[in-house]
Amino acid sequence: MVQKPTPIREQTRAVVRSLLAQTALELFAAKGYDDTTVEEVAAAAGVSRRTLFNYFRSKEDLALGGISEQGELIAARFAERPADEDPWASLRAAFRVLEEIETTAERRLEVVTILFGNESLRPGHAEKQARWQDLLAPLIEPRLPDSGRRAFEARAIAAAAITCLQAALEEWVRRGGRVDLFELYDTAVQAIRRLA
Amino acid sequence: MVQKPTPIREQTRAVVRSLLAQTALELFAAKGYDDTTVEEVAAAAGVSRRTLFNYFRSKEDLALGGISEQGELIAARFAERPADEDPWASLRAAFRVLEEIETTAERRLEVVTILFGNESLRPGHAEKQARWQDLLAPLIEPRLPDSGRRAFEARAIAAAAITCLQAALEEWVRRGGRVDLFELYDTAVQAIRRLA
DNA sequence: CACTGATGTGCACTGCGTGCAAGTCTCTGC
DNA sequence: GCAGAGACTTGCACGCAGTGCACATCAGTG
Repeated sequence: MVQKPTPIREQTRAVVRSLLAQTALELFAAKGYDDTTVEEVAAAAGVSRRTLFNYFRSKEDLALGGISEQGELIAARFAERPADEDPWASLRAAFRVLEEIETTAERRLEVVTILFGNESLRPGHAEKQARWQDLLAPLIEPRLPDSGRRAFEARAIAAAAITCLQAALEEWVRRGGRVDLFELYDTAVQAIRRLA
Repeated sequence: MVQKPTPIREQTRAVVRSLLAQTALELFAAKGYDDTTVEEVAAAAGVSRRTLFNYFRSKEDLALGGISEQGELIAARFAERPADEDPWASLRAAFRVLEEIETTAERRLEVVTILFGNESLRPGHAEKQARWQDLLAPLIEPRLPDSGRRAFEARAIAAAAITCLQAALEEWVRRGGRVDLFELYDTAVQAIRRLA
């Protein structure tokens, strides 16, 4: 019988992973992303550098990994939406899961600021964007009218929506979190969809 | 008097830079981006590794640098468009400069395939996307109705248009260049702007 | 022809990421 | 309860990207 593949192992593994991500964020916040070495993060968390790389593929992954599973959350929420809802409405609703993640407002601002304020992390965002796109596009596709290019259109819509969210997040950080994120998102979506 | 800052110097510099980019592309095409070291490119071009880094900031820059000035071309073309034209129409027209760049069709496909087919270069595309956004947004802004958020809206539009172009390019590569790029672009734009 | 400044180049160094070969710990079957 | 299979940790040694520095070299100037 193979019930739980092993509780303890996986449990500690999750804990360590979480600890590492936590420690990393603190150091990044204190010293900046570029001026923090992986070595330091590992030391601060009490593991070896090599071990850290057993948990995270890269330094970027270390920074963004904590929020990497958000893509799945969004996709899951999207899938729950009624099948005849407008894709854009579903996307907006799906993105809202980001607000439901348990954390304080200041902490969220802090994290997002680190993640978006740093030049070196843009690659990571691109990576994330691509993954989200891959997750969402297949869900959007069946909602579009048959056109022979639905798959491509679905990708475009997913990409555009994510881009709007990205733009909204950047602006949100720029304004120190003093505006409602989804108000910005709506502004962005309206701006691109409004015919001149 | 400081007329021409020096013809010869800058001339050779441009030649060497071009040669390096060329050599790099050939090697990337032959061995793949990840399996080609900067060392090899430098050697093949007959310069030292260190010198290569005097011409290009990074390996990525080496791959994408050849097309990095495209952003300025696009922005310049956009600026030439009539001020009362719909931003989306201007953007489309501006993007068309990409077709005017002198090169054979196969060569273009080859280059774009290398550049878009490789995972490791996504960061570079993100970089490019960001730069184009910074160039285009300020030009779009004055064309929008006053709303108190024009700057943000302009960024969103620029980002979305670039995203559509990106999506179109990816699809274009996926189909082996056998479709018209701007037909794909139009499909993408229509897909995101069409109200349900 | 000597001078200045820009460029080419070697060298050493930091940091990321990986393969390998121990050693250590956890669960399993006996 | 114990021995062995298998996973996790860790150190070590690489390779590669990118940078700072010092020295050599070469184009252009008076």
